[in-house]
Amino acid sequence: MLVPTAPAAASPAPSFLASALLNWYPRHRRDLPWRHTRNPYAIWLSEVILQQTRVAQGLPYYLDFLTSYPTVQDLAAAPEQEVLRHWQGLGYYSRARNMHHTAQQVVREFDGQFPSTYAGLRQLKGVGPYTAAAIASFAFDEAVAVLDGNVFRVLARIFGLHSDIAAPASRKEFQAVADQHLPPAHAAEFNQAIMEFGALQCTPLKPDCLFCPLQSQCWAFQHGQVTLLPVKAKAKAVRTRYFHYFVLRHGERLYLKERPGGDIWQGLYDFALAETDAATMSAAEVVRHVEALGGTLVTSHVAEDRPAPTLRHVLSHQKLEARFHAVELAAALPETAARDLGLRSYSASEIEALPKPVLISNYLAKAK
DNA sequence: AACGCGGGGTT
DNA sequence: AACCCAGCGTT
Repeated sequence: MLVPTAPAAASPAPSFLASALLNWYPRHRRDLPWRHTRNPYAIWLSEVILQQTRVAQGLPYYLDFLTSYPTVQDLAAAPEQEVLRHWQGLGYYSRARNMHHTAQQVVREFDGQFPSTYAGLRQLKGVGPYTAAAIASFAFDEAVAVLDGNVFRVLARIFGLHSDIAAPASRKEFQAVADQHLPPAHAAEFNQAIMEFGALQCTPLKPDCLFCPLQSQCWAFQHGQVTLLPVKAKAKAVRTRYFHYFVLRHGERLYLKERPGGDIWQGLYDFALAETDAATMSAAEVVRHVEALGGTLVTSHVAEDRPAPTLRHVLSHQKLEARFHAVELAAALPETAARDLGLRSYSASEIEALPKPVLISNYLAKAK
C-alpha cells in the first residue's frame, strides 16, 4: 500500500482528459436502459450481451432477457437450450452458455449475490478484464478503468500510442494510461464517458475532430495521424467452407441435430451435414449420403432439374456456402441409427422452439 | 502469443 | 470488400 505524501483527504486534480470527458458526457450521452440501474445482475447481463456487439443489435436482447429472466435465480433455473434460444441471432454462443453457468454458480455458491470486486468478478466464467472492470465500476464504484475497443482507440489517438492494439502485450501500456487518468471518485462516470466518447465522437472512421473538445490536446490530430491510429494488425484471411445439408422430411416432421463442441454453433440445431471441398454435389451422391444415414428415399433419385437452394453465410472468421438438399423419406430413420447420429425428428412448432444458427433460420423462413 | 468464436452495420 | 463492434476462453 502506497502512503500518500499529501493529506489523505486531498484528491489530486483531475487530468485534462477526465475533465474534458466528464464535461462532454452528460451533454451527449445516449439514454440506455442499463444506465438507469445499479443492479449487478442487469449490468452483468448488458455487458455480456455487448461484448463484440453494437448497442443497436444488443438492446432488444437485453430487454428480452430481463423480461424473461428478471433475476439471476430465474436465469439459473432455465434450461440451457431455452437460454440459447433467447440468444439466437446474437452470435458467439459461448457467451450464453457461460452466462447460464455463471448464473447457476452465483445462485449456488454466492447465495444469489454477485461478487462486488474486480478480483471477485474476474473469477466468473465469461467475465474477463473488460467486463469485470465494467461491473466493478458501474455497480460498485470500484476505481478500475475499462479497456475496450473504444478506449483503445481514444487513448491511442489522444496520447499518440502506436502499439498494436491487437497484441496482448499492449494491454498493460494502455491500462496504465487509462488507470492514470481515471478519477477515483468518478470511476463509473469516467468509464461510461470514455466509451461513449469513442462510440459517438472519436469514431473509427471519420471521427468528428472539427467539433472535438480535445482537439488541441490530441496528439493524433496535432500530428495529422488520426486516420493512422490506433495501429491494429490485420486479421488473417477467412476460409471458405462448403456445407451440404440433407433436409430429411418424413410426413410433417424434419430431422435435426444438436451441434457438438469444437466447431461453430455449439449447442444449436441444424440438419444432417456433410462438409466437402466442393460447392456442388451430384444427385447420386446425395442419395448415397442419405442412405448412409439409414434413410430410404421416396423416390430412388433426387430431382436434377431443381438445383438445391444455396445460401451464403458470412462469419467474421469463415465464409460458408451451404446447399440444402431436401429429401422426402419413405419411412422414419431407424431408431438406433438416428440416435447414434444424434438426429431426431421435430414438428414445425418444436423446431421453432429450438435454438438455431441464423443460416438455418433463414433457410426455414425461405422454404416456408 | 495465437487462435477460434457470430452476426450485423457502415463506408 | 474491408472494417469494426462495451471480449473471452482455450491452447
